[in-house]
Amino acid sequence: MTRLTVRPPSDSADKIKRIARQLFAERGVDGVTVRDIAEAAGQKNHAAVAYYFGSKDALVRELLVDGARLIDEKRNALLDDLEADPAKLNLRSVLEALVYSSIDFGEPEEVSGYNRFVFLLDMTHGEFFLDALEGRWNSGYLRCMEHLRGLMQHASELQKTQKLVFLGRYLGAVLSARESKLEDSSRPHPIWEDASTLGHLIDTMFAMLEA
Amino acid sequence: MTRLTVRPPSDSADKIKRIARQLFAERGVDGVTVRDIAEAAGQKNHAAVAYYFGSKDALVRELLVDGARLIDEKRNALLDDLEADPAKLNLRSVLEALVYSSIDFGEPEEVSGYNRFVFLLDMTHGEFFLDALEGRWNSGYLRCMEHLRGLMQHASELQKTQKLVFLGRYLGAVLSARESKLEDSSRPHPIWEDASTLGHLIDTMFAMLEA
DNA sequence: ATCTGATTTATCCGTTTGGATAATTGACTT
DNA sequence: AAGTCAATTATCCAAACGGATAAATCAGAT
Repeated sequence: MTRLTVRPPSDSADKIKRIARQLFAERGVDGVTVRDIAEAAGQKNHAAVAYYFGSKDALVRELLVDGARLIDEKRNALLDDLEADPAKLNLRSVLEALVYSSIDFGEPEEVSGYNRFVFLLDMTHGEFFLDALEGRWNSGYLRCMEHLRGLMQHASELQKTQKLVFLGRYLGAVLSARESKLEDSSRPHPIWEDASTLGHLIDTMFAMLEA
Repeated sequence: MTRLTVRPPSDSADKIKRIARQLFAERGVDGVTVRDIAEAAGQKNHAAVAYYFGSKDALVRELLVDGARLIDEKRNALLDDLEADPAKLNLRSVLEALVYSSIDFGEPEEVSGYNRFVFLLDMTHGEFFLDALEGRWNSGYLRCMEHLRGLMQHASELQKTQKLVFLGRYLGAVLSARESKLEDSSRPHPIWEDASTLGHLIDTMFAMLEA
């Protein structure tokens, strides 16, 4: 009964996922057909998408939840660590948890394009987006927001909300931009490859909240 | 030969434009069909789009250029004014020119949804976007960038470029978010309706460049 | 060698898409 | 009342769409 060689979760299914995420990130969900995906994945027709995922919608949903779960687990783990030692808990450390959980995944190609894919999906299909997450895979994000709210000084609740909304949009937009540049391997992108860029991003977010 | 009543540039054509811009802003160009547009505009079929604009692409292009021209003219005028009196020329005033030229148009509904429409179009159809502008309708934006680059202190050219790229993304994302909230009249949006919000946006951009 | 189950392939389907065209309507002039 | 021209409407079309299914292929176990 034991399965020694873990079922290779279908080489093709994984390839379809990776390529679909990439295409969705570049053109948006509505700009990519299942035929585009199958062709880019080396399939001779588009039946594989339905075979592995049931429908285009289901594929999108699976891609969304896959990445959201990874990020959310990482985010919650980082927050658990911060909360364990209250001395570590400050604006900057929470911002770092927020940002670093969205990037630098174990496998480099595992979720490439995810930030941009999610950002576009949220802008164009907000209802679908919320429904797919079901409030289950953004707990880490909400935890970060609560911490930030508590750590912000000299601001009314209204101002805090405003700043946090700005922060979320800023994060999504910059991570999207970074992603699209980094994955364009045709040219060097000294700005985005520079290690200090993420530090600058955190600095800016810090300034946004403290301002 | 004189035309006393200026040809009403077709009531219907204007209505189609306004509604198309709004729908494109909400769902992206690929998420809206010409039938959607015609129906929302009160037409009984979708022929009007081809009749007035030739094609869906041409409509998108016209919407893009219409707004870009308005913004660019405003932006250049503001910069002309600043350059006329060098004492006025500083980081904050250039940022204000950059931001305020993108909003508060004469007619309230004249270009509603434009920032979000443009932001999405740029993300999903970057090539089409650049081709449609042809480098003609973003001269004011480029002028702002040059001024900002000259006014930034304590930064290498690389860092300046990085900051300006971040700035552009931030501006697009925040203006998009503001727009989508303001135009959702179903609920009050104290954050975005607050007059100080744009001031906060400028403060944040200022902090991004000075940091 | 054969069987078995997973995968890939080749088609088919009904619907929707952007676009084209001919007929109709309506306002206005003469 | 008839003519004119812009605007609208009613259709038609080929292509592309997401989806479904039966046949062909493949790898591993027996």
